[in-house]
Parts: sequence; structure tokens; C-alpha cells
Amino acid sequence: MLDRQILAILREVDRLGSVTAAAERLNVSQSALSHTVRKFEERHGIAIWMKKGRSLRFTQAGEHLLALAQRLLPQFEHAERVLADVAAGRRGTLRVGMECHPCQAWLMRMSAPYLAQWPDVDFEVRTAFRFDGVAALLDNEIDLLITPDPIESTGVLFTPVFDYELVLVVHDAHPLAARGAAQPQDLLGEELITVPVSLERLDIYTRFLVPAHCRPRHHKTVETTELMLQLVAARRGVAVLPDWLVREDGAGLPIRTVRLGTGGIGKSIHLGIRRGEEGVDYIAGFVALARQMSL
Amino acid sequence: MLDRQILAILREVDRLGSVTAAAERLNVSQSALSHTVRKFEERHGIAIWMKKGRSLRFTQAGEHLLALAQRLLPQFEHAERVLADVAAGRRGTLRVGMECHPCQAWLMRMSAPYLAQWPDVDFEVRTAFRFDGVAALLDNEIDLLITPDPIESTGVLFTPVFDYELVLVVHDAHPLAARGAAQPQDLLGEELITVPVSLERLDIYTRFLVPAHCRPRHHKTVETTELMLQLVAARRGVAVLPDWLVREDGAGLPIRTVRLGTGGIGKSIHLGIRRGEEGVDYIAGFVALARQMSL
DNA sequence: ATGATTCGATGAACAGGAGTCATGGATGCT
DNA sequence: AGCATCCATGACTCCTGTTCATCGAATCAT
Repeated sequence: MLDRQILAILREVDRLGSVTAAAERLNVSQSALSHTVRKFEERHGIAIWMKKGRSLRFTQAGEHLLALAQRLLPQFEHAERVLADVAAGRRGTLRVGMECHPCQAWLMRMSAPYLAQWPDVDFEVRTAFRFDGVAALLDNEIDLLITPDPIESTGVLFTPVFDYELVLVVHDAHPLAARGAAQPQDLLGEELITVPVSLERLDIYTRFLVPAHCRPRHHKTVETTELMLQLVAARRGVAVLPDWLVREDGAGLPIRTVRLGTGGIGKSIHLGIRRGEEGVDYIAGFVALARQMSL
Repeated sequence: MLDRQILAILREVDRLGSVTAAAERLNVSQSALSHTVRKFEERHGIAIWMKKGRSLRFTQAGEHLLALAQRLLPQFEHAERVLADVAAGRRGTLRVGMECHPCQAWLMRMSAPYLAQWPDVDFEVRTAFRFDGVAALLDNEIDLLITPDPIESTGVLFTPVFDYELVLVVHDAHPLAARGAAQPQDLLGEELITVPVSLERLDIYTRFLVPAHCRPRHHKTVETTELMLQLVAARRGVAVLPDWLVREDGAGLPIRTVRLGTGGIGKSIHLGIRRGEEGVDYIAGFVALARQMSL
């Protein structure tokens, strides 16, 4: 079998001009090297080199193989370096999955400093809201899960990295704008705008409306949070979003935020990683950076 | 060490979807394959795949290596096929060396049919007139020597493939044109045109002029035989060339050929190859084709 | 459910290949 | 001529890769 070894031998013999020197460089005896080549020649029925005086002269087959070696060996060596980087956690692809729309905005703020800090790490984002994040993590489809609703599970390690509050967003002129807080009943006559996910995954339902047996007059879904803000600004309804997101994206718009209930709805963004990967540098690096940025 | 084997394993496991199937295809036991991968993982400190139900799921490192495998393995396989062709004498580079100017014209007639017959053989021509052909052959610089003056030597096998006669070429109106043959003394007043090689390698000297202690009035050298014919046609001197070459290239020119001496100077083009390579298909093929074409 | 089947992992034992050591022949240098 | 160097080769050793046998886990059929 034509393998890497014989190619390495040929290259070194060519580079150094002698079998003895090549053997030394490859950390084997001259004899071993000679034997290896001899066996290769016998197996393939060709000569690789022939003695020419005291040194060697490659045959055509030898030249052929040498050319191959000079093309392939660098690729092996590069792959080995990459592999070492991967093993050391310096390089890899961080596949991020998210289970909440607003997480995306949060992730965007993270990505630039992270990529700068980890130049050899690729970054993949899966904004699939349909999948089960923990399952995806355990199935190795993603390496990091960003979610506001951590579902504890052996094998997954969650870390809260960012606290925020879900608030109601209304138009400046909306009656609720003047009040400090909204109650479930206040939404009975409203058009509620949310992202398009099932009701069980909307905190406004599970932690606010459903316990009080209330429903909004109408419920409409839109894809992006920016659009949600625009609709509210246009008096087309009210929305529920993280407070920080409204502060950032809603600046300048005629909108106001209102606390939901008396205590407000507190949330935390959690990062989930597979247990056992806490030690992988570039994954731990992400979590560390996230905590640091939320301060 | 990252070698060909592990790459082959990864590719087959990916292709067939199971270790067992891959092992069978690679003609080793499932156990051997599993062990090999395990050792590789330990050595490099990375995981290549992980059990996912009954089958496997590649890790990032695994995907990395798989991509490498799909790039490198075809190159190995192609190289092996080429190597087998080389071993079988179906492929190679026929490096041809020539020791005579007119041989070049002869070789040109050979090359087209030869290349058609041996599509996988490359063809290199070294028109170095300075080197010692037999030494070049033995030094593996060339594989075939075309020469009109074979110097017998152990290790080299000569085969005559084409007989011809050296003739004097003169202008139509030259006094010698009317005569059937020329004697050495006839050249005393002539301007002799030859190719630029040392006098010892010019038959007109060694076999004609020198034995008779004659010299031409003047001696000039030009590079190509075509130009020699043109000069003769322009009455700028006389030349000595193979009869067949004059017939071919001199057609239409106002020139005439004259026998040298009473018996003429007979020559043969010989092909020299290294002893031991008579069996190499594409070399033997050249010699066979040469003999066949000279009939 | 439950047993049968299939798959990959693993430990122990083994065989063969790859390496080392010692040596010989050939060549080149002084 | 003598010495140093280089590659080839035979004998021996040892490690590596392989097999065999077995296990646990997951899947499928009934």
C-alpha cells in the first residue's frame, strides 16, 4: 500500500540527498529506511532509485512518487496542525442554537468580540425555533444552546448569563402608557403581537394571561422584533419583549414600556453546553465572554 | 501519525454508515477497525465519532478528517494506478537522446505514430550533442539513445534500425554534379558546410578526408540541415548529409547528390537502450516501431 | 413486554511487520 | 593505498496491528 511513510522517505531523501541523512531526520535507522524502500519496490514491482556512485538517482517512478509526496505531504502536515488545534480547543466550529427570538439580537452583540478573540473558531448559528434545543445539543447538532427556558437535564450544563425583564410595549398615547404596570385584564381588548411560536412557549401566555384566564382580543405574529416595534409605533397593537431590546431598538419610536403584573416577568438568558465540554477552550471562552459582557 | 489508513477508515464508515460494513470492505475485522480508531483518538486527544443509538455520528474533528480523506484518498488511488502502469511498462517517459543532427529529422517521423500507439507515454527529447550518449544512458539521464556511431559497452544494447548513405550535396551547376562520385581531392578547393560538432565526430573527416590527408579550402558550420541545403542551393558551399534527408528536404532545390568515394559511406542509425530494459513495453515498443518503419 | 438480532466497544492473545544491530561491498577522497 | 562514507542485507527483536471472544446497548419483530 502506498502510504504516507514512503512519501515522507522519498521527500527527505530528495531533500537531503542521502538515505543516511533522511533516516536520521525521520528518527529511524538507515537500515530501516532501506528495508522499507526495498519492500515497497518489491511489492510494486518497480525501482524507486538506483545507486549512482555513492549517492542515489531516482528512477522515473521515484520522480513520480516524489512529485506526489511534495503535493500530499504538506496537506497531511497542515491537517495535523489543524487537528492539534481542534484537540487543544483552539479551533473548531461553534454551532449555536437558539430557542428564543430575542436571543438573536443578544447573540449579535456577542459575536463580534467573540470572533475577534477566537480567530480560528468558525461560528454557525441555527435559528431553528422548531427543534428541541436540549435534544439538539445532546445529538451533537449544536454545541451551544441559547435559551431563556433551561430544561435541566443530565448531560447538559446551563449557565445564566444575562437577566432581563419581559415588558409590555405600547404606543405613547396608549392608556396603559401612563400606568406603571399592566394587569392581565388590561389586555382583553388588545391586539397582541408576538413572534410565531406556539402559545406554550410564550411567557406572556404561560406566566401572565393563562393563570388569570385572560385572552387578548386578537393575536397576530410577525417574524422580527424590529417589525413588532414598528407595528406598535403605528398603533397596530401591543407587544411583549425584553426590556433591553426595546431600549436598544425602540429608541426614537413613540412607544413606552409597561411592567407586566406587579413584580414584572423576570427572565434570564441561559447558555447550555454538553457536560464534559466545559473544558473546551473556545466553548468555555464563549460562556466567559457572555458573563463578562452582561455586567 | 495521521496516515492513509485512518482516512480510508473514515471514508468507508461514512460511505457505508457502519463500522462493521466498513471493516468488511477494508478486509479487516470490525474489532481491528474499532481499535485503530480508538488509538488514533487517544494519540491525538480528540474524538472522531460518538455512538448515536446503534450507529455513529461524526464529531467536528471527524468531519474535518473526512473532508481531508475525500480530498486525499482519490489522489493516492490515482497515483497507485499510475504506479501500476509504470510497473507494467504501459506508462512512463521515454527520454530520448541523440548524437547526430540528422537523427532529429528521423525521430520526427517516428514520434507521431509512436505517441499514437502509446498514449500514456510521455516523450522527451534531449538534443544535446555535447554529452556522451552511452554515459547519459547509463546515468539514467536518457532511456534511449539514437546514434549513428554505436560504442559497444556492457550495459547498453544497440539495435540498427535504419541504413543510409552519407552523400555529398552540391549545386546543380557544380562540376561534381555531373560525376558519379567524388574523391577526397575534389574537396580541396571547396567550402564545406557541416553541423557544429568536433571534427572527430564528422564522418566526412574521419572516413574520407583524413585518411587521404586532405582538407577543404574552408569549413563553416550551421545549426540546421535545412539551412545547409539552402546554402548549397545558393552556391555557398558543399555539404555532407544522409541521402534520405536530401531526398526529403531537398526536393525542388537546384542541388545534386554525389557519392563519396567509390563505395560510398554507409551508415546505420542505431538505437541504444540499457540492458535490462528490453522488456519494458514502451521502450521495446519504440525499437520495434523503428525497425518496422524503416522497411 | 420480551426475546432475538445487530452494532460497536473492549480485553487478551497472537502473528507479522517494522525497526535495530552488525556487517559487507562499493565508491570517493586525500 | 588507506580511510571514511554510503547503501544493502541478513538475523534478530519488539511493538503494532489484527483476530477472537465476549459484552452492553439499541432496535426490531412478535
